[in-house]
Amino acid sequence: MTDLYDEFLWRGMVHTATEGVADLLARGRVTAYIGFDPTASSLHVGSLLTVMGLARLQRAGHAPIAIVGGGTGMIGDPSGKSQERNLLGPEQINLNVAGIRAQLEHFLDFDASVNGARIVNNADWLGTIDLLSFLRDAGKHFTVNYMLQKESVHRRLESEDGISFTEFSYQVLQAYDFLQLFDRYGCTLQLGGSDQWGNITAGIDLIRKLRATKAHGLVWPLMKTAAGTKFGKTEAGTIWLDAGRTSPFRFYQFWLNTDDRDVVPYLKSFTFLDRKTINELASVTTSAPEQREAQRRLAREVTASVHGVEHVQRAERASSMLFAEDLGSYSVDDVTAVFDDVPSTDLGADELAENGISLVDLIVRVSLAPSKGEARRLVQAGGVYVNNRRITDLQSRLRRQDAIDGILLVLRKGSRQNHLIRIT
RNA sequence: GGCGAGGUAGCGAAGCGGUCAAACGCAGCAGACUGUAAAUCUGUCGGCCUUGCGCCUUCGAAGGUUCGAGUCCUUCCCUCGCCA
Repeated sequence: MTDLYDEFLWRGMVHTATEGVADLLARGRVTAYIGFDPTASSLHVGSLLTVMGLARLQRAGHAPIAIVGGGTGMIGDPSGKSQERNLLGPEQINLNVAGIRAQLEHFLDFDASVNGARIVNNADWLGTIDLLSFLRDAGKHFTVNYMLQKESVHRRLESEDGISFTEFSYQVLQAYDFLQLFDRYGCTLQLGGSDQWGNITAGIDLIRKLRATKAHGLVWPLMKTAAGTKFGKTEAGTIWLDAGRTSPFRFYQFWLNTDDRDVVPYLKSFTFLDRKTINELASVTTSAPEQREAQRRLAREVTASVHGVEHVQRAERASSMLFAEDLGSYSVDDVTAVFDDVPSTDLGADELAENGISLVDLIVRVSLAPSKGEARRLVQAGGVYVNNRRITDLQSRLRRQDAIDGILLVLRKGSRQNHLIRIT
């Protein structure tokens, strides 16, 4: 059993913690939980931190519980939100819960004999308790005064939109979850992002009042980028863990493009690499940032744990090919090999016959630009390349002979958005 | 229910009846510089094409006044605040 608190501390994952957490973790096996919001059927890189938290718990010998908030998901957590949330229907939530469960299974060992991971759905108890019982058993122990002091509530009270009674109640529901997990599994620790602190302490207080036991909480700082943008969002949208939503290639590229200033914190947060390795990568980043050794390692590690090593290799191969100086040194076979891994489109040979297809049309066709006007702008600005050659003529048309060996076109927008076109 | 404020492009926010597809800021996109980085600078940022000082559709909705309306009038819808 390693010293998990110390480990969290080193990885920069301790923002606030209740007194005695270090002792608790050092003393012996702890059952701890973290909640997931079932707002989508897949987790995204933002929730990866939470997943890693559970995985680290288990690796350190503790017993992790993942709560998928099928019950609370129907209410909406005001924490970190400036506006009231849209509620999802029960069917959608069930679908989402199932999707998330499947992804968690990649990271956690559910069969370990002594500290096997558990996934529970709080709809199991929140879905069945009746309003009067809830108000009597849980609600009675919270004064409105206490609830109003929570940062998440406070902020919304100040805002123009206010907060609905539903979201206001959220903290009591989450507190009730903690109580249930304490009763059912002896769970005494809750982890989460710093926005969860208020909800966590509500649970701790409830357990203390009703069970006369001291439960604990530990939250990590919210992940943000050095550039001040929201972590996990890119020009193309959210980076999902689901390969169907974000291809492993894109996923790999997302990590590879990490800012120098972020790469070390990310290594600490999102990989299991040890201190020595990360320290080495940190010094290489300082001495030879242009090598992007740390980014490469980060991309490799995270992609491997989410999609598997096989996909790392494919992503690396596709990357080296698409970002190669000279595309000509690659054979058609090389290109077709990575075809499935990068954005691609099949195009009928007949469309290239005679006068060929207009470049502008093609750009829109493969969604490299949303409209023809945008496509034209791109071309005029010099942002479009065909087979690594910049094309600035709006009128240009592509014919069969423009393709590599007559069957492949590599269309590129800007410096890194590639799209392969196979002529069939 | 009463009174007041307001609804403009992804967001924020200008917009004396004409020169408004609509200032400005942010975000986005592209270019230069680079390391598939950051910062910076430049351009662009409703749609269409035969790219023209071209055409089409926009300023909550529907009507109206006018040669001409984001800008004026009427009705309706919605949001927010205060009061009840």
